[in-house]
Amino acid sequence: MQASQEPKPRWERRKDARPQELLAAALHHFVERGYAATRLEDVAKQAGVSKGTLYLYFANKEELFKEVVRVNIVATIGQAEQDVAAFDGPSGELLAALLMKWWNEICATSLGGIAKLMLAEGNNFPELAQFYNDEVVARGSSLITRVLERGVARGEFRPVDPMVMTQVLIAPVMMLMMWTHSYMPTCDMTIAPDAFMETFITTTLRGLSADGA
Amino acid sequence: MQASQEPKPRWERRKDARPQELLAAALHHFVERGYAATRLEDVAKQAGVSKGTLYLYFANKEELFKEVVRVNIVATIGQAEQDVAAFDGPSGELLAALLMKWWNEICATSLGGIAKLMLAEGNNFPELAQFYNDEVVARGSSLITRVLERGVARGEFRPVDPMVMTQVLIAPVMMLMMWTHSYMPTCDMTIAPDAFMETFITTTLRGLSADGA
Amino acid sequence: MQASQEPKPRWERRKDARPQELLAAALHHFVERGYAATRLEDVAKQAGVSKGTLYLYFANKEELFKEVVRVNIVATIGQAEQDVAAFDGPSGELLAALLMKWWNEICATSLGGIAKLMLAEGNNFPELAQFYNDEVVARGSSLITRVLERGVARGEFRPVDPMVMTQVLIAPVMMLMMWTHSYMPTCDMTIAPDAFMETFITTTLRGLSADGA
Amino acid sequence: MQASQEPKPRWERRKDARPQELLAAALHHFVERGYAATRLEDVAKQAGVSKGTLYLYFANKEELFKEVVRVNIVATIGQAEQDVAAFDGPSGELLAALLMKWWNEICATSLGGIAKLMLAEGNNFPELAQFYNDEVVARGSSLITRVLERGVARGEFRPVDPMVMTQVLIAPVMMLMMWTHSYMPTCDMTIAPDAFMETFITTTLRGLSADGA
DNA sequence: AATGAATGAGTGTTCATTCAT
DNA sequence: AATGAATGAACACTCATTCAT
Repeated sequence: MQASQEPKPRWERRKDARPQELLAAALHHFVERGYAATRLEDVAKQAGVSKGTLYLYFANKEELFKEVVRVNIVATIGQAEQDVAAFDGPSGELLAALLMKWWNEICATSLGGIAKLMLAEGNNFPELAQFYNDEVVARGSSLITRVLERGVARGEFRPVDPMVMTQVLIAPVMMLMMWTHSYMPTCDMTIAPDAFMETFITTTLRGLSADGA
Repeated sequence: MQASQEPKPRWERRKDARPQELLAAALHHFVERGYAATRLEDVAKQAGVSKGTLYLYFANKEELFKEVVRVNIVATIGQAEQDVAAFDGPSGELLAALLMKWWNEICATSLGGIAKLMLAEGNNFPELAQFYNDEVVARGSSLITRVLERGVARGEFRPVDPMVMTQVLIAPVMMLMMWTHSYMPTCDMTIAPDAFMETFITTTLRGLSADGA
Repeated sequence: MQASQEPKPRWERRKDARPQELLAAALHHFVERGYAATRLEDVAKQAGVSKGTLYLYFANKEELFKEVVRVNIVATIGQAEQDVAAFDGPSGELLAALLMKWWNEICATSLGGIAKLMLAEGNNFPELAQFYNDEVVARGSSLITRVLERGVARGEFRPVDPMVMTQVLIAPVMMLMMWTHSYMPTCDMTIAPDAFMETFITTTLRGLSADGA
Repeated sequence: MQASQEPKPRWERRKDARPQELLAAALHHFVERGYAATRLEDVAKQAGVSKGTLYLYFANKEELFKEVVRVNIVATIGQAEQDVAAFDGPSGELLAALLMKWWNEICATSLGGIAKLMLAEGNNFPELAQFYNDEVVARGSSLITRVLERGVARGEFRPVDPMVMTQVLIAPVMMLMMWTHSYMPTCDMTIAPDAFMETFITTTLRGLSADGA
């Protein structure tokens, strides 16, 4: 990782880059090994620093994890919330964009591993589960729900129960993500996520449309 | 939990019951907390024996887990294989029965937690993952695949790619199981598994049928 | 400590003796080094066991310390309480016996180091301080106070304020203990504790006696 | 805290004040938490500088502590030595003044916490103990001893053993200090230090005086 | 002179596994 | 067959000290 002709100092001063590097390393290990099994020493090592350094930036493992979530996922949700608020076109387009954004920016990237991890280990770390639920699940769900309500209100969508429909929309994407991010039991299973998403969204929008087309 | 077919004298029961009690306790904890976080001491305690006794029956944690899988899941698959081999009626009926059995006997019971666990922690325990893949995933998948091939061969099903169709059949059930067995982020989500399964199977069989009915 | 001609087993089963040995070792180290500076590994090593074994008997460092206090000091106080309740003679004798017992069984032994330790580190470990205050200081003080009240009530002692007098009685013994148990600043200071105690008690009893003799 | 005698231009003050500020902060923390538990980072923060800066002025924790002792305690002793040497009046007056100075300037101030700390942690830091013994205990004791010898030589005091009497004089003051500076087990104990000192000194001088008055 | 980022040895605690009884 | 005492490697977190800037 370091090509070092010139003798290396005991450490490099890179104050500004450190947190990002640590967060990236942490994300990598959390996704790779899960929360409990991630060793902070490994995170530090991958970021090129010592264990102690990590604690200069994050109070403890839990805070490190929360920050990973905040920086990567919560930020994306916040941005999506603004996009939704600012959007002016048809609700179907908005919903499709929202789901694709979710897939592309979170589920399809290594961030999907975070969601998997919460599903898997949430029970063992209730405080983390609470945090994730409040900051990610609740906000994300309600964002979709609001879009559905908007569509119904504007007469673009059939009059569906927005809460239930939200679940129906979330489920397939979550499963696709699980397939993608897990020790793939059926390793041969060559799922094509893009095709999946495209089919899913097309079908859903047709099913939702007010004119039943 | 399992009533042995042949009745035994009361005084002999206890001895033979030990492994089962341990396996039941192990299943409970594995499902509740995950593989890594399960403490063998807790398993032993719940089975009413000492930690050391556990090692009289199982070489180590990994073997204990494998045995849990073997006794509960693999056995069910083996039985299903025989059922399939013995079955003489229409393939649609067979497929429906197979999927419902999978759901009812595995996914809907605490055994579903094992599948979730493998998805979640498989990466950290490659040997376990390998075992699970060979004994459960591969055998289970191929069983479905064979039924599909049978249906196609007998002209009951459309000519689909059996491997791909197998995935398509597995995915929804897996997801339904994930919903059921996880720290449910959206706790309010009141999914009705039976309705889900019924709809899923009906739809699928219609989609598969050769006469397009 | 172990003369071992015969090959030693990896460990010796000595269930019943273990806790005492550990408590003795713990007392030794706590007195020698203080609470914070005592390493549990050293305690275990001195007791001839591994670090993990210590945790079979005591939940953590704090509980280990509390148990040291309970077994050694609290027990002595309880016994003294019974002695006081059972005593039938003159209050002066009772008071003298009580103070000498305190000195001989606690202050003059290594247990005195515990009192020193609490004085020194109590601020840093509030929970420990609370415990020590409740179990030792409060009970010990009130025991002396009760004896004073008894003497006053029976007309044997001058009418003194029992609470204040309790402090006056405690102070010199505590200081003597501090001298004895500390890095003796004035190493040359050859204090003779027995003479000190004798003079102290004689003087105090004369000062307390109702007839002013 | 210490006003340097010679007034300095404002802009130069700051620079010279650094060490004093650090020493003041160090004193505060050492007294509050003890030697081992004092974190240099906290000391630096309270002095308004960074951890690194502390090391510009003091080689390490130990030297910092020594300097605290030197500046505050040793200096006071040196001054007392000069006072004693210069004093021309009756020895009883001198002794009383010396003890009151000790009480007022050291024991009654936060410096008393240093003495407590040495008593408590001296064993764990032998080099510090040695230093404290040489610089403080030995010099302080011998100062009192010399005054006693002076009194005896001038026929003002009874012919007492000066070394022993020194201990007798030191003990009550030390204990009073311990009461004052410790996690006070008997919190209700309302000792009045001034009354204590006054009684103690009066009594002692009467007991020392050659004419037995 | 001052900074503060970086280090790494050290400690309390947990838990799968062993083995004498 | 059963026990449960004992082990020791492993990991989160702390803090005195260093040093490039």
